[in-house]
Amino acid sequence: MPRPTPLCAPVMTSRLRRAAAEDLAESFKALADPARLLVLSFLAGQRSGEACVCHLTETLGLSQPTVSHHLGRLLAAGLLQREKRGAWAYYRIVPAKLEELRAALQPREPERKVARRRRA
Amino acid sequence: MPRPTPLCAPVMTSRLRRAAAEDLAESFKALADPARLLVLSFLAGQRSGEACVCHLTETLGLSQPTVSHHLGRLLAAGLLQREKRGAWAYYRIVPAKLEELRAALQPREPERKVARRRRA
DNA sequence: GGGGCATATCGACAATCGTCGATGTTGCGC
DNA sequence: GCGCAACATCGACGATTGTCGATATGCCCC
Repeated sequence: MPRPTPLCAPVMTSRLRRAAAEDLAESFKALADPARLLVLSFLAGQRSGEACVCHLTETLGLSQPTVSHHLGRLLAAGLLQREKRGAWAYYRIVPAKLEELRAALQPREPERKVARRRRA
Repeated sequence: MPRPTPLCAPVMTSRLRRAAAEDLAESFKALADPARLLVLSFLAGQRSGEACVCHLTETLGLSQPTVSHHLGRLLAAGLLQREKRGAWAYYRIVPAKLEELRAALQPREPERKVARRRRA
């Protein structure tokens, strides 16, 4: 249907562009799961800043494939980085990415180009 | 399954509790959609700080029921508030909720109860 | 009070997601 | 090389989600 131009007063157009919104949504999707939030919290709480998968399966009480899946999603979102050392895989938070998301929630930044996306 | 206590060194336990993680995840789920991010961006860009549904259907290029659905989700998440004036429904952002999510992404707060205190 | 507009709700559908067991891959120690 | 441990990938399943058209509700105005 034409969606026939409503009668209330006109308003300004959106700031965030559609493509940027999709990128951002992709990032927030990575955060939108309790298990993944626990992963981040757990990693943030490590003195070393890192942990390997086996610790996380313990903490989360989920199967190893499931944990691996969640880590993969966080990795794909750029929220984690992985370093393989021997048989183990150590994950750590990418602070810049978290900061980027925090910034997106900031109220009322003056007027800026859409934050350029770090490649995916 | 036994998940037989892995062999790498033990680590501290998670900070974020499971229930809290589920609540947080619920909030982030509300953000994890491009249409809803556009809604927030649009509202944040309004001088009046508010807009009615008809403006949003225009901006988003989605059907009215779909927009209503998204607004309902943001409302349920506490990210928006609704004020009905006559036939129209005006939505506006709840800044405190956004701030709460921003705070959740903060790196390494020392160790505290959720700091509330927020100047206007 | 009847007609029309703004919005919400309902029912349905395809797509995505979280989860698991089974299986593949890689590195270490013997 | 063998066996095992850590991790990733695959395939499948039920649950949730985004979207729509159709319909219901509420409000204003003539």
